[in-house]
Amino acid sequence: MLIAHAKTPKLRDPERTRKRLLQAAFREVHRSGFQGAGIDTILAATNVTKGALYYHFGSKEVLGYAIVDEVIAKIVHDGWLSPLLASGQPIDILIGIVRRISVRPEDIRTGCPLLNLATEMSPVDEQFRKRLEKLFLAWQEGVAALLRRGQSEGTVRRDLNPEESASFLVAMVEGYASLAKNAQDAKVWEVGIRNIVGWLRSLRAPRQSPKGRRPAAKRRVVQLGR
Amino acid sequence: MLIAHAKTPKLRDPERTRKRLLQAAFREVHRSGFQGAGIDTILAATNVTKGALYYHFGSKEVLGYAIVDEVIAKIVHDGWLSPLLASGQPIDILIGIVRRISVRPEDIRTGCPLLNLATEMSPVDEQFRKRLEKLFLAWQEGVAALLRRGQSEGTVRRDLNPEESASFLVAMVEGYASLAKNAQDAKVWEVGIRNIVGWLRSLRAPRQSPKGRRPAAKRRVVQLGR
DNA sequence: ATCAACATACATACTTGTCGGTATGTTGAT
DNA sequence: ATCAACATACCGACAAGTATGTATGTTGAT
Repeated sequence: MLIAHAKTPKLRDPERTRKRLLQAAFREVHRSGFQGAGIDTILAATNVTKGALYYHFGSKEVLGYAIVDEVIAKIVHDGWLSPLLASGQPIDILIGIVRRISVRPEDIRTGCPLLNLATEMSPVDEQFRKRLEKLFLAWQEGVAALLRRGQSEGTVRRDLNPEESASFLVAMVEGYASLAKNAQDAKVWEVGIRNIVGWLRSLRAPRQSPKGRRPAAKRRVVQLGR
Repeated sequence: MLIAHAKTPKLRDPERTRKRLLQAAFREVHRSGFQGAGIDTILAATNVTKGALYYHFGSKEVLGYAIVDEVIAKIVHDGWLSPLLASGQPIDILIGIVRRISVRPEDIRTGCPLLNLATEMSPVDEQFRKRLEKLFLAWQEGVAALLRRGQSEGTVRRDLNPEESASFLVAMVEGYASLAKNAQDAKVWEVGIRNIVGWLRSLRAPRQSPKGRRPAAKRRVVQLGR
């Protein structure tokens, strides 16, 4: 009786079926887009019947919202928000995160689920938009907070706006992801990573001269505006 | 008989109806995505009947391909390729182009048609992907060519790779467009433009000292790679 | 010039299939 | 026994596509 009861996949396990449905739905939506996704495809992939699906999710839209709130939110959290809290130099952390992004052809091909859904559904369904916007903002704010920490610790240039730099990073990541996805070429993405990493390095505070706190005036290489 | 015969909209004008269909189809696809676009919506918007549409376009896909090849290609051409050929300093030209991109809420909301279609259709329809890829490459190559001109004229840093910088620019433009679209906020886009312009300025070759051709070693602020 | 013959450019009505959704029955758990 | 958690069968809507008819142009022979 050591393993027994946890192993048997129980004939009735609502939470499990719900998760399985969510996961399969996410994959299908990720592949075909929300509008192109078929309920029947999800059912076939999971061996669940329509009655079961509509017991757990009231409609296709509700299912879609759950995908955003649970599956995609978790991806953002595990891929960014959580790693952002690691200890170490902020810039190194960011570089590590960017480098760790998958380069698997399959992932390149399908692209970023957050961006995909946003591109497709934001102009068409306000409910989707709000939920996706929440994730974008959390992502951006997480990066900004890390940059602020770096500034206060002296490892990140003070002449940059953390929020703007954060959204700049997000824009670059998503932009390159889009190019790579369309090109279906991991090389495009790898070049993108190199360039993003290079940009991240330029955010480092210049070596502090042994004496004299303030190294120089504003260099405004990174911070721009007119 | 000065104006007469050119003015009457002729009962039969196949080229005109074709163009009108294309234009309406583009709008509808731009709004709802290709999969979400309805043939009937296009017909309603243009007062053309189904028979007429299917006379000009063999299927919905063919119509979609024509949108890419004609409408979107023209947008890329008029908005980038053509302006890129203007005379003047390359960096100034690029800044001018970026600044001239529409900030109308409607345009922000719907986003870049090229990116929209690519995000939705590239993983799903190879025909679409190839055509969109062609446009992305033309765009990128146009920018790269301009940067090369700048390098040979001495106004653009020589320590950068024109192709990589060009795709960097494209990625930033599309990335910010995506963020702004999802936020439905022109401010996001304006901040993006400021940052992009700032980056473009950093591509300028450093002021040449009156004597001594080579100003210094490599600064590697822009060109990155490890 | 005229008119038959043909091709082009549509219009209308219908078919077909798909897909989201539902009504209702059944079974397993407590 | 009762209710949650499914299973099955079915429906209605809609949308792409087609079959077929018709009006408008064009062409070529006489």
